[in-house]
Amino acid sequence: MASIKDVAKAAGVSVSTVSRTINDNPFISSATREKVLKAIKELNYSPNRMAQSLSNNNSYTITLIVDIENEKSFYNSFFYEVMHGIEKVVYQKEYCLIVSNLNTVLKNENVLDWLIKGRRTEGVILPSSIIDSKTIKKLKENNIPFVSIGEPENLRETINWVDINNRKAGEQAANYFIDNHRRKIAFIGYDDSKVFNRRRFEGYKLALENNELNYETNLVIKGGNSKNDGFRMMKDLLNEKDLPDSVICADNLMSIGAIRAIQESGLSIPEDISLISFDNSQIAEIMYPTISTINVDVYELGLQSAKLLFELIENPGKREQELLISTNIEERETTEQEHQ
Amino acid sequence: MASIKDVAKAAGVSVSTVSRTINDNPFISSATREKVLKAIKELNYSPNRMAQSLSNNNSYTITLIVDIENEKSFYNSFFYEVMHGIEKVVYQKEYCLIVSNLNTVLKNENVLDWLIKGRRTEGVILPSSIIDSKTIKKLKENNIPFVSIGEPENLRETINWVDINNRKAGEQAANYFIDNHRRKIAFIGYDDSKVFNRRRFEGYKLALENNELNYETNLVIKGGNSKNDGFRMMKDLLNEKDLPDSVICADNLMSIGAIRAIQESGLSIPEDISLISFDNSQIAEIMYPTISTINVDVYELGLQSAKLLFELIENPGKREQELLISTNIEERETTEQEHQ
DNA sequence: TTGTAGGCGTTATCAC
DNA sequence: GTGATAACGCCTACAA
Repeated sequence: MASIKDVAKAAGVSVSTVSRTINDNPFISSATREKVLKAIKELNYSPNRMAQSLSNNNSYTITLIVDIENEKSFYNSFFYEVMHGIEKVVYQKEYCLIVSNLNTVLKNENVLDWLIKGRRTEGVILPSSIIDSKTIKKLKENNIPFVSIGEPENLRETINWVDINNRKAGEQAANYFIDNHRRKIAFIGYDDSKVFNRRRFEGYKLALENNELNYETNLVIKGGNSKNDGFRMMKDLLNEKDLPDSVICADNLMSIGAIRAIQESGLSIPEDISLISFDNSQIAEIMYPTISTINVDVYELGLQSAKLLFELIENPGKREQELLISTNIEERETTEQEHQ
Repeated sequence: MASIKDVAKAAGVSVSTVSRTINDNPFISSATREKVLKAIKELNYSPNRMAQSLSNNNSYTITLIVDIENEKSFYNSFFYEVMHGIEKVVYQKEYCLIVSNLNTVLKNENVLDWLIKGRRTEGVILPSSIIDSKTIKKLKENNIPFVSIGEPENLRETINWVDINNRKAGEQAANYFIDNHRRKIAFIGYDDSKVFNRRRFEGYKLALENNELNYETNLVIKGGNSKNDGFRMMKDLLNEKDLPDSVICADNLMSIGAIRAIQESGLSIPEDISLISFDNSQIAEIMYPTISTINVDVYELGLQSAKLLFELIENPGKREQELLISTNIEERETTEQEHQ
């Protein structure tokens, strides 16, 4: 492998001159630049990133921490798309993206410590689910910029984070039904222990208020996000004396059980009951009927988080930011367009 | 940040002595080792990986190449699990895992070239879908060990790969039905342009032959893997005069449409027609009915590929290997246990 | 505009 | 056992 010395020799210049052309230093004559460029090409030279790292004290690397054991934090296609967005900007900056599992332990310390102490990372992106004050303290003490994907829960300290605009998403779902002359809009799977869920619910309530609709507590069902939870919650709803004409599912998996419950009761979707869920995962498209969703642009979420991270890297003293990605509605078979 | 010099000074020894203790060199007295260890602890010292990289000419990094644009290669949860397995091994070896998208282009070259030329990777794991002779040539010329995830298609050269034992999986599916006294076993979604699909079909045929069952061409339906493909293929099958009593779906998505077609025809699952698909994705569990599958241990696939890669790194001249991960059956609602 | 030389933090080769 | 010292490949004052 050719080194900078070989190039210098071949071009008949000094190593500093080669270094200058590599780094686009303007104080260099175009004649010598050409000579160097020619030599570089001939020797198929490329700077050794490890040497540059050492010299510049920059690992040119960003870390994405995943909480793999915890399916909830970065599950399946969600994670995939997020990573795709992150990857895009990281390599554009000529950095590398390293991925590691939060729970990995090596040399008696967790990966994050290990990466920081080994000076292997210039910044970290991590899901809000794993953020706690200890982790924050560590990152801050070591001057490692970081961005949370997802709004962090219960956090006194201000940090940088990017999330879906969940409140707006909840509002969007409710407004969609209202625009379509639905009046008894249920919200199932409410779980106030989760920020994103709470936000969606807030948006739902807000939309109702803005349209002078009564907020009916019996149309709000608390519960988890499994398909069985969805089934049970919908059953509960259908046992009430006055039925909803539309349902918002707080999360995507529960919608499958909810749909099943409606079908079993003999009611039809979307005529009797219209239904909307969140996330535009593959699942929404393969069900019978296909599920209308508030479409979450997860790629964009990843992209923006990485962009924010580089802003922090490039301008150290920057103020904390919160960034919300907007959503849009994707109409499928559980709703019907009937705007008049 | 403390460097090796600081430690040497604090311990009252030379840098070489510190280096020796770090690297567990046996030629060192336990007295001085203690001194050094103490200094290391006090200064919270950790070797700078970038400096080690330069000195040892080892990036301590493995690359996982993903073909993100092509959903088929590493889609969704499949990819997630594979990466999990890889990650496990890589960090155990105190390496880092970097992930990059095949299609990323920077400085007019693709990531792989960029990573190789920058000496940033010691080995590569990549999906068989992106393997061609040009890529292989490049990796071999640069002495970068690599492992393919998935059996490569149409390849003269021998390379290292790890895959699910798809032939065995197909055999398993068919044998399962045979053991349950099914005799008219259909195979839908056959697509001989894909290795994994072909292998599953081979296994299916093999099982029939071994049980002296007639192989009936009208029970084999060619087609793609969308839910609509599955629906159409099943419809075709149901239009035949003699119906199958069981169906093997060559891939997982098509099973959803196939089930739908059976339900619409008024036949019951699994009584009239029993059905098995592949991959144990989330999808199999959330459908009504839940889908029995030949369970693919994707985590293990990732784990083994990384292990193989490290074998290659540690023993350069090693012969090419092919590794098959075995599968097992996961019975859900589309089949019923009736072993007698 | 270019070249020389020292430094980044390690490891490895020699002496002692 | 231990300690100088060169080397890894690059960058960057500083000098010319």
